[in-house]
Amino acid sequence: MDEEVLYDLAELFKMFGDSSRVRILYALFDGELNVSDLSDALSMTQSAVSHQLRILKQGKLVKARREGKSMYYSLADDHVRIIMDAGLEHVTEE
Amino acid sequence: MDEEVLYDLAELFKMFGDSSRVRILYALFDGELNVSDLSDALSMTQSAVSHQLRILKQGKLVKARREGKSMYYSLADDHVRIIMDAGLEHVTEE
DNA sequence: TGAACATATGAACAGTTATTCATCTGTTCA
DNA sequence: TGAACAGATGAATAACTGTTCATATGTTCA
Repeated sequence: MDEEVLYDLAELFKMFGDSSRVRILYALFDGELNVSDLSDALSMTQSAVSHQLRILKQGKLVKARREGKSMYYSLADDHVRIIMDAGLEHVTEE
Repeated sequence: MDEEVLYDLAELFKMFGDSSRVRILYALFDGELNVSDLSDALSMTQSAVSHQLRILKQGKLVKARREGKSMYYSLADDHVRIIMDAGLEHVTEE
């Protein structure tokens, strides 16, 4: 196994290794949301949400689209769901 | 979704969010290894490996068994592999 | 028992990171 | 154009984390 792949893998999991980001991603499971929707839903400041969205976007886990003044964010692809589901199964197993 | 579950999920992914731990886990894919095997294979100090193994053990991702002076570590269950495979698919996709 | 080996662990340090605050950019609409 | 709204961003701070170093614990065997 290439060392670089394992490095990238750790970088990927780092994205999911913060509860704010996990909550954001989970909130996007049902579809796209804009920044203020997310702030409200998660009781986070607009700035904190925006900072985390930038990280998630850099990591290609979410994508953004502008609609007027708002930016709507959604999950970038199915992998996000697959990875989170794999983790959820571990966490919720009894 | 229970907030606590998402918190636990982030805690789980934190385990995978460090390249030393990911390398250790991947090294254990082929079967159990003791601490010095791991140190040698990964070019890490014994102490660093041991510290990370403690974290992985607390997170129930690895289990340990003593054999004489050595401690043999192995993956705790299939979820570890499943989660890493899910991540690897994302990372190695082109 | 005591030497040698394998691993664990605590303290300290350096590097990283999430949040907050203040401010800036971008968009709409009157 | 300018006010109002939505979001982005840089700097600062506090908290967290991985590694190293030194040392302790645990095991074997002569």
